[in-house]
Amino acid sequence: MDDPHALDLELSERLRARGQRVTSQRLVIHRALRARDAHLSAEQVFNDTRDRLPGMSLPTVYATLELLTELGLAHRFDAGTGSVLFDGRTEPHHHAVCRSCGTVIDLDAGLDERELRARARREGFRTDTLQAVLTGECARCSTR
Amino acid sequence: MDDPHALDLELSERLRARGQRVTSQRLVIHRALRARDAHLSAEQVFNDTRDRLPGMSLPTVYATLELLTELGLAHRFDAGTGSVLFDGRTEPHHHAVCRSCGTVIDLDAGLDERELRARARREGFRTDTLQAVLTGECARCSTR
DNA sequence: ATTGGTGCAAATCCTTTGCAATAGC
DNA sequence: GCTATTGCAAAGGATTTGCACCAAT
Repeated sequence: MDDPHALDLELSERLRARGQRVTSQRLVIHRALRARDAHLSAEQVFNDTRDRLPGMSLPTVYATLELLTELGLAHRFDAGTGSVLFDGRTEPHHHAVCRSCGTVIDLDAGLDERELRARARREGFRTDTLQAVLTGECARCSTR
Repeated sequence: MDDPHALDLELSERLRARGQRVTSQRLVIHRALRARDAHLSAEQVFNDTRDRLPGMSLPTVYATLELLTELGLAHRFDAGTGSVLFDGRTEPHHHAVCRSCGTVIDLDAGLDERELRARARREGFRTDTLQAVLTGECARCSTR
């Protein structure tokens, strides 16, 4: 899954399946996000991609990140650092966030408190609050 | 803990312990948040309190909510609805969020996926993503 | 040839900051 | 009286929107 070519194909197929266009902006942003394990803000994606694609714009970055999130190829997630972060890892996992500097690390573990804290500790984290958020659709909205 | 008088006392004691002042703004905002089980944005707290305390200002609401969070009398939490929410429930618990309308419900359960989903379902939620965020301080920041 | 996507500029929304006036200690 | 806290106005920063142009189908 680290091969850029395979990433491009995956995105292209999903776009065509929805009747949407394959553009160079979408391919480049998709690569920037998924080719390396990072948690990037829209601004960071913008900076990472404007070299490869001069004229890239921030609104396009936002639109594309939203699209990738819809397609399940990225996850949006708020670390309390002011801007929303996007994560290109598609396997389910959790996060630890440093309150002071905003550093985010991945926690590859199930939803087990002891294990999650142990993994964070192994990375040098002193943790306190643990918050789980379950996202979905409420009764009222799924009826409409 | 629903008695306003007891809430006032609790806040006053904690403020004095830190050498900070007990102001009417702080008392009113604290009540607005903790007297009822709700997940309120700064703006909502502002609207709820300006009746009781004319001249209340949004910057004061923000400052006070931050203070209450530091004191452990409130929890800040992002539901992806655009503005940060504050929760006056001090017992640890988790949340379910509706992607469409932003409704937030409390999940009074430990960190057990099956149980969390079951509780959300009981409230009419169809859930998908489950994300745990562990907050703390990274190695670098705790040394400085 | 169509029309979905893009880039630019400007608007919007949430939150924070600067500073003089006020109120708690 | 001293100084933290407040209210107001204005700034700041992230994200979205409107619209004319461009490029993928």
